[in-house]
Amino acid sequence: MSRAVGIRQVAEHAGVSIGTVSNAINRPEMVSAKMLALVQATMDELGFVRNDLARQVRMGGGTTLGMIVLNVENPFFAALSNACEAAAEQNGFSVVLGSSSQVPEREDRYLDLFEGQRVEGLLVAPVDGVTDRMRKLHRHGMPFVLFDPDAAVPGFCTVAMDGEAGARLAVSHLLESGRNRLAFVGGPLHQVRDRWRGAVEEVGRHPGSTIRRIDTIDQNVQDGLAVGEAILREPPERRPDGIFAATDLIAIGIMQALLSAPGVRVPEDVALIGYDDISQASTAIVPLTTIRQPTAELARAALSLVLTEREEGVDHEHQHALLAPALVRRRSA
Amino acid sequence: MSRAVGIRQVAEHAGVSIGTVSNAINRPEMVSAKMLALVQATMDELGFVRNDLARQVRMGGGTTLGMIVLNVENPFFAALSNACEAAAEQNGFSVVLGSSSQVPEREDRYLDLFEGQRVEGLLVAPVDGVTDRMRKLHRHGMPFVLFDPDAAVPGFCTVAMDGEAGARLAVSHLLESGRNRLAFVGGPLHQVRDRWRGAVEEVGRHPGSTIRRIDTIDQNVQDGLAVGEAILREPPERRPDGIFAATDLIAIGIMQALLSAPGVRVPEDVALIGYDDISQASTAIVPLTTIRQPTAELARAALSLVLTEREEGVDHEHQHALLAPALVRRRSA
DNA sequence: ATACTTACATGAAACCTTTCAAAGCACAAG
DNA sequence: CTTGTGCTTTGAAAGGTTTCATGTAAGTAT
Repeated sequence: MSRAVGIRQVAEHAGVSIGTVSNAINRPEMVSAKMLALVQATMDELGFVRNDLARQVRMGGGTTLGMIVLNVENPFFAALSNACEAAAEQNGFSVVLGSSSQVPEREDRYLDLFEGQRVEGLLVAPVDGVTDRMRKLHRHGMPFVLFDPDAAVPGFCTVAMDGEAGARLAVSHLLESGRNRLAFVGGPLHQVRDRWRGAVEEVGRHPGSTIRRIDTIDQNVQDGLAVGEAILREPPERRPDGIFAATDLIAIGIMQALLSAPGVRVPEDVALIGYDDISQASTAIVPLTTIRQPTAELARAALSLVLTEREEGVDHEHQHALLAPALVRRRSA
Repeated sequence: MSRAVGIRQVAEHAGVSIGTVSNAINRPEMVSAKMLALVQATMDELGFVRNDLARQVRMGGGTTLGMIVLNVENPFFAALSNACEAAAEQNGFSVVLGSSSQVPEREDRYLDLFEGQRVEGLLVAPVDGVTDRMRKLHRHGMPFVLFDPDAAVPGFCTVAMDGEAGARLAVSHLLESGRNRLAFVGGPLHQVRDRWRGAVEEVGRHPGSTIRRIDTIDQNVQDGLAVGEAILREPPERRPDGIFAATDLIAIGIMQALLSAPGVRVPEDVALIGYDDISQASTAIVPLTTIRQPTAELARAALSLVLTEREEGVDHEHQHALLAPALVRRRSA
């Protein structure tokens, strides 16, 4: 059972001191050529790999960031986490990923895990806003960046798309194409409030047009399906003629429901516009017009903020990065 | 700067010994009621959280598993990693996720990271088969489970769908619906060899039917698009009348390309069948007939194997779990 | 009052590193 | 032969935890 080959085993086997082995690893220039060779030979003879945990305990401060997303299975977050991983790699950090699945308890579990693990910072898309747990963590010095569409979170750095601007783009596109009975569908409200706000604002600029909100509990295809079916049950003259969905997945669900009814056409009868530009959007039954979120830029901004906060510590001035969205015109609106 | 509050600070502040604090945390029954209360009060006054790294250094053996998938953005792997995380949670473990993006160097990087981190075991979908790096790691005692469709990997536990059976299901479905000029599209070959084998085998059972293979370099919508366009460039009488794609994403790409050409219908002119049953499959332009991979069962099997290997150690007899796939009939075939 | 349990608290060792002051050594200069 | 100098190597401490053999005090039996 040769398990547990540590720096000590290497030292013994090579007949040198522990300190020398450590130096050979971390400051090769401080060690004579033949020692270095000897130690290195011994190391890979024994198959030594440094125990990064112990190292971190000693040195304090590692190289790992924690990230909590709402749902890995949501393509937007898959893309975002991937982008963060790439951005972190460029800065010499790693990202470990957790998926809260929109469950506050799972979110808490990951916060605990990451805190115990002493990660260097946290990137989180909060299920339901900033919790006391997070505030405490942050106050105790944990660098923290929120992916929160609501930039007003006080005391935290946030990174987000400018959801209001995105919503305005979407809604004005609908209005300009002659729609005037709009519906906004999305939820939970907290996560989409800015989109809703922007939509309302834009509608306000166009007298004679109306918008109503239809809430969903999550943001996937199933929720959209349910909403679509509900809309179909309304008398045709009451149905919206333009729908802005807070998420592409929701939009796709709505589309599927609508198209399953005979005689309902998209976009002729109902124009539909989504949000995120996930890859599915372009391959939907009717290619989906949507608002693009530039995940790579989001990721870069988030990493830059979290690392800055790590450097500058408590006296850090919190920033709110708001990235500009873009309208992607396809067929559905 | 109250940073770094450890068990020692708690002990001092409460006026007890370090050992007592540790006992209060880990064996509360060995500590008198009032001590326990005192210590706990002190702990959350100071905001103490145990340093799991140090704990692991001392105790040896943590509670974290590493997982490397080919691409988080691929919905199948998103679902699989999610399922693994859930399964791990039930066994009191956590999973940290890495995405190799099919790049061997990134795969290696994660292997190194996880080894240094002393994870308790590894779940990996290998980019290009078992590498020396993996073999060495495994030989040094790292529990290892491969998500590899090729069950013949010697010396390793593997978990996979029975790709041959899945392919037979798919192909026989195509043949029974009257198609006989089939094409298999997928790649890299290593990752889909079993599907290809099963397809060939089934075709062999039906005299008069043929199948050819079209290789792709990756497994996403783009690859499918390219193949679809290539097929459209062939004269109609040479085109396949049934296509079995190694992946839903590829199938969706092909579908999109085919349907963009006027007069080509799915499934009337070309029947199309995918593999994985990702959520996108049901929301495609023509809902996609596909082979379902039961990710939850895959995950459970993988976890059970990796934990078993962890318990039983070197003398462990390696198992190959092969799960049965199912045909999901929708509209495309 | 003495001896013997019980129940709890303690301090030190251990885990695997890194770091740092001190020691060793060879060799040139005085 | 001593002293100084520069370069390597060493041993021990430290980092935050767990564990274990002792120590202590109170409680019980005689």
